[in-house]
Amino acid sequence: MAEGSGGSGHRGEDLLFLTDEQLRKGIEAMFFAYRGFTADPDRILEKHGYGRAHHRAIHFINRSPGTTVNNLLDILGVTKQSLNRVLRTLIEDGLVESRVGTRDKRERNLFLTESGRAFEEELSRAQRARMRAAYRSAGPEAVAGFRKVLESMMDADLRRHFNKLKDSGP
Amino acid sequence: MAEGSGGSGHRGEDLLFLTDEQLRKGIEAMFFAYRGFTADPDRILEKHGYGRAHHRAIHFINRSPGTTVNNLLDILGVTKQSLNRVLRTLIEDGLVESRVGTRDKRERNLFLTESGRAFEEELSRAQRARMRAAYRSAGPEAVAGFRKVLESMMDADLRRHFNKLKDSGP
DNA sequence: CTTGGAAAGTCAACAAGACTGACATAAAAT
DNA sequence: ATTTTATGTCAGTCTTGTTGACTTTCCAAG
Repeated sequence: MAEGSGGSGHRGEDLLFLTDEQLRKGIEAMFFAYRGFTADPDRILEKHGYGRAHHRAIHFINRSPGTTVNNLLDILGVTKQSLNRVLRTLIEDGLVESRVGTRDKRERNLFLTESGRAFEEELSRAQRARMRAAYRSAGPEAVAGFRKVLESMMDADLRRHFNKLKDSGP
Repeated sequence: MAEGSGGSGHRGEDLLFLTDEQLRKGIEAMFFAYRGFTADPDRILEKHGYGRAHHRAIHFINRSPGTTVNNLLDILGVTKQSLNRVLRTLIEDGLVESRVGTRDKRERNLFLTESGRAFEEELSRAQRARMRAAYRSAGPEAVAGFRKVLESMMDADLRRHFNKLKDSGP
């Protein structure tokens, strides 16, 4: 099913997966899948007058409540001016709260407000629904492989951030 | 390795893969991996004064030589004004050739020139190298799962385009 | 305690790349 | 002859990114 040649099982001929054709198809799969991945949140964001940048900020603040601006800059990989514009509107609109740091008062700790959490949940629900459908139709073993390849594709510093988030749940 | 719990094999407890936590991690994996996915071409493009939009056009023209503007619009999901701006610079710079259609003279058939193909190869080589490394370290079975999940994640119309490209070899 | 530098925020200007809307041309279809 | 389709173009807007310059706050080292 996965590939055109040969049978379905086995693991023998490793190199068949590394032809330029195979790699190009993987590249295109990433491109088209990412479009699907962002489609649902994009629609919701537009209704509220926000963009993807707002979604990203909301997502990672929700994941790491109390995170600092600097940490967020690292994760998102944008300039502070760019992030600040997004953050300012979210704070003005009452979705994000910025508290002066307790240990270091230069830092700002970021939290979602009640309505921020509600909005995050709305966005996340849509995105999770698509992810769940994809996971379900592909099956658990495919999911493990999916995660494995994605992780290998990350830059080292991004993988660090990813792994820090990974097991941060209570 | 793939998940925190239990062993590596088996396929028993399907529903464990569908917790919100698992889904959120999949979402973050997509986000971080996509950044890695585009990082190398982005660097090359910048040196030449181009952007991702140029890469996308070049990629799909290379994949389907002689494709029409309308088909490209469908695949890329942008407006003709947006695509036209990109296409115009590529034609001016001699990377893309636009020939009047033979059957239907309203259409334009798009091709990469010699230098267009060279540039495509440079971009593709970098992106394939990362893909190859990821595939290699994840293993063939993971690759099959990766592709399966990505395909399920696409919108139906994008999947149609994806599959049309899939087996378009000469 | 003073000072150096880090963290954060702000202002201004700019560019890429998306969008809408309006309009032009050529050619196919009716 | 008229309409529709495919393409191209002009003008203006929006989001999201960029640089560069500057300020305020405040920890920490001299």
